[in-house]
Amino acid sequence: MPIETSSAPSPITTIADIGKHEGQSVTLRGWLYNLRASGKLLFPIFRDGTGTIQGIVPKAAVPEHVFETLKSLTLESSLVVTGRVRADARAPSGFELDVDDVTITQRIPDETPYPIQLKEAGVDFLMENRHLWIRTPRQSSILRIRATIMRAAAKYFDTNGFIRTDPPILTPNACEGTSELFEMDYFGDDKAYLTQSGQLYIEATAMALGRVYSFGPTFRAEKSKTRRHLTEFWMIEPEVTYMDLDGLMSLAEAFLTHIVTRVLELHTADLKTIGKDVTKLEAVIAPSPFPRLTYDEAHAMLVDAHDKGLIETVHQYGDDFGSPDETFISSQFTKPVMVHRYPAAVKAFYMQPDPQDPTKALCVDVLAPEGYGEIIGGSQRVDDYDLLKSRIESHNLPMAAFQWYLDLRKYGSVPHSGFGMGIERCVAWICGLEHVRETIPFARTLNRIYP
RNA sequence: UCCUGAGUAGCUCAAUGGCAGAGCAUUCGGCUGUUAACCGAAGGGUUGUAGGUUCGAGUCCUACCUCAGGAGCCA
Repeated sequence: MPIETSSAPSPITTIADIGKHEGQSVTLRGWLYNLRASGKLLFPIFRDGTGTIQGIVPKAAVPEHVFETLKSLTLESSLVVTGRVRADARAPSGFELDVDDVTITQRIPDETPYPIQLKEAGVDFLMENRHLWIRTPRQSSILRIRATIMRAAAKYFDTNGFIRTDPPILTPNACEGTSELFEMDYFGDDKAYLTQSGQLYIEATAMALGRVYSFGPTFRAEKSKTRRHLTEFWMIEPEVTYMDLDGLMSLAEAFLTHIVTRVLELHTADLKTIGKDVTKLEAVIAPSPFPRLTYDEAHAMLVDAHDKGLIETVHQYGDDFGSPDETFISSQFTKPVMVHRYPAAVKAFYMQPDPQDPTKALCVDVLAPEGYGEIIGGSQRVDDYDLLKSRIESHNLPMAAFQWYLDLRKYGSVPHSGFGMGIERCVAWICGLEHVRETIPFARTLNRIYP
């Protein structure tokens, strides 16, 4: 069977590149995606990971064994097919393959047909068969876009003077002291926890390198069961010295604009497969700034919306925004909206108070459009030793565990800011998905750790 | 943790307390332009589990299990 080289006279290519070979004979290596037959004419659809293409097999035009082999071939059997590329207006991709020869790599037996049909299926069944579900065009498109988003996100920082510094995944204590963490035994007496954020550590690397970011998996053991939550997800976090909240918001804006721009450049076909309206993404990168709302302004917007009967819940001033609140706020804009200066009481201990109003924190949540909610959370950090120490005390956090973190304020403290973006929520928003479980190859959720 | 909903063929779903059904998938047959192709036929069931009510339970009751998505919490 052909692996890297082939004895076949036709060059090996991919379906994505098939247009470059119009009129030529090529060899494709992949799987049988679907098969339609009309008497002495077969329409096999081939898939190779880069796309799909329909083959044409007239009984009179091919050797007997080629016709008979394909006629009874089971879906998702693997194969190597040779044929001539022909432009055809009837084909969705514009090209069809006049099949000359086929070699079966592995034929799926009739008794054990491929479990996933082309027709609709339920969530439970699909997730139970996630290792196979990812073969479908829609899931493949999502994973390709995910890869672009991750690459574009990292590249944005790489090309803007940031150094990637990876924080530990095993940590001795909670970062923010709030979230539920996955706990594990660490050589007997000690406990270790899976990280919920690398932020505290990259504050340290920022003091060493100036502009840094981290990019890796993050874990939350909270029993959240919604379309926005995973127990294991990927987060990219920049941290910058001598940057204030306004600078951080500008950074987040430029960062998101770059990511959306790259997706639009590279994935019009994938976005079409998924069914995403690209005009929604084009609106995001239109040349105007992202709206910025203070907490107070957002609160007023919610009160007004409730008065007009647009939302059911009544937002209490001083409370954090609930999911329905965020959904409403973001639905009022076509671009991501940045809500800043929340009450310090509902935010993390490490956030710098606003000098104009110390009851507010210099923090920002970026809410994605179309009701997708929070995709970025960030803040300017407390840079004063005594204030940070008193915050750790008032939040009942173990002082000993934070000695190294306090050292950052003891030895050459500087103003600094950073944010974290959840990759899966970003992918869900850009792709227009109902649930984050489709944005990662193998989602880990409250009730599922298989496959 | 709380609230709500759902479990029937491999998959998606029907079935007023009264014979367990359909489409797709699989197998067999037909069709030379099909687009989740279509047409004909066949095989395929411990109705999530355990009890209970009833002449009779997929259907009603109780408990449990599994899953879903909403709250809280968060990215």
